[in-house]
Amino acid sequence: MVLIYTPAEAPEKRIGFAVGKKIGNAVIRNKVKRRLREAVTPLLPEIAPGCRLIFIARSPITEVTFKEIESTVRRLVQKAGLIG
RNA sequence: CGAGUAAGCCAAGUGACCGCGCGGCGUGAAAAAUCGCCGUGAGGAAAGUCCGAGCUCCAUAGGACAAGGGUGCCGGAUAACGUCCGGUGAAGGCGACUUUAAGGAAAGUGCAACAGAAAUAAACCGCCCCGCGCCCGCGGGGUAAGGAUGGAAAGGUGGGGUAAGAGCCCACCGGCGGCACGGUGACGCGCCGCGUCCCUGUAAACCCCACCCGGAGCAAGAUUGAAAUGGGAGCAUUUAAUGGCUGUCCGUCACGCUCCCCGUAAUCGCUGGAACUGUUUGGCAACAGGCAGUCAAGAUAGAUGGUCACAUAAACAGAACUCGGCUUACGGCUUACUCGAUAA
RNA sequence: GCGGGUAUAGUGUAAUGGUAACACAUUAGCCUUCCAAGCUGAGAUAGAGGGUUCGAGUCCCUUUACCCGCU
Repeated sequence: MVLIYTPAEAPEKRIGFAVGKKIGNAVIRNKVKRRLREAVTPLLPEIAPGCRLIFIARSPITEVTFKEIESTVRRLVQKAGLIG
């Protein structure tokens, strides 16, 4: 997974998910998006306002459990320095 | 038990916590937001976009034809269809059963490589007769049974007949024509006649015949329409100010106001319909009619998920204007039937 | 949403329904002391499946992948 991070001027939190056609068919893409949303939502109160994030999914995400997705998302956000 | 054939059904459910879309009610002075409660929330193919319709806009007096495209045995069903149902013929399978683009080759044109003597026309090897000749063989004639080539060689099998043969003659089968009967019809069945029964195949080659088709598509289309920029028209002009063209002067353009165009976007279209469920009547069936009941997603980057428990949840796959089909992908289950093996 | 096209040797392209051709590349041999050049050969079941036909790369249907156009 890849995280693209841009600081925003206004105190807002905008998060987007990019799941390309290489990941799979429509059912699999929808599922990946749903799981990513579910993984990011608990982190929302911890993230400092004023940021724009884009999560880009790569193909191994289809064979991975939800817990791994959750830990990867948390690691990426920590690496970006948004939460302590 | 194995191998098949046909028809049909399901596409998970329940509970706990946390979340999502839409609708209703409450909260809120009102709108929006928030919060709470209740209801509801993807498919058999939602897919491919191969056909047919509704709906909307454009064109069109009405009709006919051409071009282009499509369909093509018969009868029925349907809003319509290239779909479905029931039949006929043909083909395949031991069988249950299945498949079928199945009009016209005597309207015309084209094509049929190679092989073969010859491909729409006839005699290479043969067989037979006659003449010459010592047998081999040569010349003339008859013939198309056999061989050889080919996907296809002027019906097939058997018998008679003959110098050898040949529908030359006969029987059966096939073919063509006519009549009668049955059937709505495709067609079936029977009888009679025809041996001039000469005319290959290909129309999924052009084509002919019959029938059908105006075009575009919900990003259709309708309503509303902020700011800025751009374009157009009109008005106003102070010898005002500001900016550009040259630092200054003159000149000129823009900047002002009103209207129009363009249009970021929002709302509608958007789900009550050739609808679904049950039952009954008619029909072999497709289907149609009656009665009763139900309202059952409507998003706009696109909603169904996460963690658990129930031994375990598996295939293909995610609505985007809506229906009727077709095609393709795919898991499981049930019923009936056929064939084979084994046992009684 | 609507419509069109392409797929042939490793690569780029041809061919009227009748033996799949050309160039470069690959490879084997010849030539040369060796290399290059040159000469002579070899390698394809036509994206996949089915049908029409005596015969299909070509005609028809289904399907897969890619490309393009309109809105």
